[in-house]
Amino acid sequence: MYILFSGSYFAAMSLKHTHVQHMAGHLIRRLHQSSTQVFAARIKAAGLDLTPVQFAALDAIHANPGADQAGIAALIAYDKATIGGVIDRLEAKGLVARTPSKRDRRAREVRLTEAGESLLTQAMPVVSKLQDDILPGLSPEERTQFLDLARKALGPVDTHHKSSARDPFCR
Amino acid sequence: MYILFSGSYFAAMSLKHTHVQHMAGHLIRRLHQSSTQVFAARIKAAGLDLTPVQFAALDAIHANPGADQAGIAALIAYDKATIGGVIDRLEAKGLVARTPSKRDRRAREVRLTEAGESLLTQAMPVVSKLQDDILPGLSPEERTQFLDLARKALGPVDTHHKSSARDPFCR
DNA sequence: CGCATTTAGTATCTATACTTACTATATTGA
DNA sequence: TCAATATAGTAAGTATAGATACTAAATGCG
Repeated sequence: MYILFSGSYFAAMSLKHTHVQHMAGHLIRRLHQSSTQVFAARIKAAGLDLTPVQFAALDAIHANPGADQAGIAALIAYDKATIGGVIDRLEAKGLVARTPSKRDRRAREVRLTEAGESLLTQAMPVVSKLQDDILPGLSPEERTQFLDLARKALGPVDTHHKSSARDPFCR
Repeated sequence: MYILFSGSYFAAMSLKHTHVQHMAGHLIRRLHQSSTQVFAARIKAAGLDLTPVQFAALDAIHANPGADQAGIAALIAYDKATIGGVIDRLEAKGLVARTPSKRDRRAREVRLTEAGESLLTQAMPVVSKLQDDILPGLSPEERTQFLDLARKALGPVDTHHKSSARDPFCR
């Protein structure tokens, strides 16, 4: 990436450190940046065209065919305004189909098309494989530790998974 | 947040968990999301108007007055296209000033205005204080552990950014 | 039943974030 | 020296990401 290989005069003259560089928010932003770049590179290398967010949406829709957009958004923690655009693009690519819900005339039920299922099947092993490359500076033990802490920091929605029968959204 | 307390039919019917929810990239995305939301809320509560990215840029420019945009970008790991827009907005708010460099006629040197220095002074304690609220589910020990792992994953917090393949600064 | 509230989804606006392409300038190396 | 290359910055295009406001439809409550 450009930003990583900058050779500007000031960079070469070694810029002074800032306060933000020690801060949690900044570290997390950089991790996110790195993670999306690894994803983009690996997906492209596999000959696929999919963003991290689109992949997450496909995965969620695959697991819950016929769910409405709000349900998918809640599952993967997207804003409802954002999910609309994401699904618009997936629909434009022919990966998902939306049908009006009979149960709720406001809602649109979302399902993967054949092409969507196929792409998800292709992408899943690629994405599973790249997870370890997202934190390349860490040993496997440290990586596990980091991810456990991340899950704990995020709260119960992500700490219990498909094995659990509990409803994470019950109020 | 909206997305966390959605009460849609499908959410109430307990959506099935997905593969992405276990994945490093997804966890990191959610941490980033949470972190920016905490920042926005606290800054707004303090009566200030500044995004996390704008704050980081102000801090970097404050520490390196007269640096060019590429230098600032390298320091806080922004894309050069992104930093242009960020500094455009800071300039529009009257927080920074750009002057053509005499050393390099391509470059534009960036400095904080009085208003920029003043705003940074006001914002710094607010931002320092909110760092602990970014990872509310963790104990102080766990938070320290998490941040140490994050720093390790990213490589040295330095102007010399992590670059596993090549070293652009050794010339 | 009727009305207030909530919810599903879209539209619009602002702000990252990165890619490709382009101009202008600087640097390098044969 | 001069041609190849690299860099500074901008521009245009795409894709998140969230705030706000709006329509339409569903729900809750008296």
